[in-house]
Amino acid sequence: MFSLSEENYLKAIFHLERSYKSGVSTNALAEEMETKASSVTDMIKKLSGKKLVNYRKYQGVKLSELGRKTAIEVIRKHRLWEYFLVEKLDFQWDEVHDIAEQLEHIKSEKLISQLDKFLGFPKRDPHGDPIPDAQGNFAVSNKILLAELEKSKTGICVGVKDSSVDFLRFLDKNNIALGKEIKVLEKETFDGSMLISIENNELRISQVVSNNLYIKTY
Amino acid sequence: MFSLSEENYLKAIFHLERSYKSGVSTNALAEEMETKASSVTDMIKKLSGKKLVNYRKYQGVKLSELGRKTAIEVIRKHRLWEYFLVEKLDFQWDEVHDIAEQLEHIKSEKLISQLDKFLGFPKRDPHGDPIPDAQGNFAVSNKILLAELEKSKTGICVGVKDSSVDFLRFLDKNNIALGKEIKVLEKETFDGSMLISIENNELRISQVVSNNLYIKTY
DNA sequence: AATTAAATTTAGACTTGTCTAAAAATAGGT
DNA sequence: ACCTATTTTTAGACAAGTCTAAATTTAATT
Repeated sequence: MFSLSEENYLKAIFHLERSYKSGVSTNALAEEMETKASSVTDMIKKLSGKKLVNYRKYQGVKLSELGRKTAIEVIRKHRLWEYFLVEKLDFQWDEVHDIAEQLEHIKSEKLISQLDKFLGFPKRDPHGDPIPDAQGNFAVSNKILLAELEKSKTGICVGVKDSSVDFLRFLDKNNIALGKEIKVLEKETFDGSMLISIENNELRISQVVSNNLYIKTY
Repeated sequence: MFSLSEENYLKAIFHLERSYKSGVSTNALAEEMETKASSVTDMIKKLSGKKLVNYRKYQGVKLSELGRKTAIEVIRKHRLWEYFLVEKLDFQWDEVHDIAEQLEHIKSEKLISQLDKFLGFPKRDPHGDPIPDAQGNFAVSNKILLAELEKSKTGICVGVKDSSVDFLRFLDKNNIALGKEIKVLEKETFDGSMLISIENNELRISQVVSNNLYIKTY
């Protein structure tokens, strides 16, 4: 099987491919992995040697079919464990990421299939992201930033981009929490702020806030 | 915190200290860890530098207080995960060791305390071994080999030493299973075989069998 | 098309944990 | 007490994954 580092790189490439359609750049990957570009180049060569990515020097990387399959397996494990932590062990949705980051590398097919069954084959993790099934199929995420939601439209709060204590505290104070419904009443073009309604309250939030809050639409 | 390798060495030393009261020898540790004596010496030096073991050249190692505490934490995690796998994910007691071997290295105090609570603070793992509590206290194991059980005494089957498929199949065929009560009716000195009763059946087993079956006494 | 800036790759080094082969220390038998 | 066999340690090397610094390629600007 693949090493912990290899799996983490595959996962990062998978996530970055959404924004880098023509190939994930070395620098983007270095930033995502919190490492140096030179280390990324070394690892890309190894992944390429194992047929996990397609790579041409200076042209960025794309996952191969095998690489994509492997990345999805890791993501499946990550999200199932997050669901387990929140639903069974009473963790808060913002505490689970680092632990799932470790658990996702445990090697045992049976463990994951049994865990999936035990949890009742959940379709989404606590952040609203879809959980791939054993075949690697999963719903396309309809998660967007609140800032992208149009006027008069409604969505459900499913996650944060900035998970700093300050930001979470601000959300708490304003009664913005996971699972709550948010409707956009007004959008100001000059500063990007918006007026929203949440649980019968009206509230004006800045673009910084709406750019760091994920919502799910239908 | 400590590395995966370091934790595994501490665990191995902890287990070997039962038989090597005056210090665990380099060779014994090498065999347990399935590595070479020279690698063991290197690692012992590192553990010694971190104050996890007391070490004098050529004299073997003993765990320090910190080392013992750390080893017990790892063992606690291992046994809690084994319990989880059997009780919640429907694993068989003989399938869980390798997975628990990976899970025991996940770093999160809260994860383990929540898991412990979720499982109902179990006292023994599926093999009958005691699970240390959060303070590191645990019952002394009264697990012995069936071969060591005296005539007319009774015990409960809690594990196997040889876990080969052949042996497990033999046990199945003779209705010997985890949790069942076994009484020694006769012991033959000339070949070490014994006559036992299990669920109202009488059965003669060779010394090879009784030397590979663990039972718990009271 | 030439020059410069930015991105990427290479070269060489370091750490962790392992190995082999050789040297040193201990223990047992006489 | 000495010699030998065994155990343990040292020395030097290697693979994985990372780093810094330098070299190379690509992209952008004039």
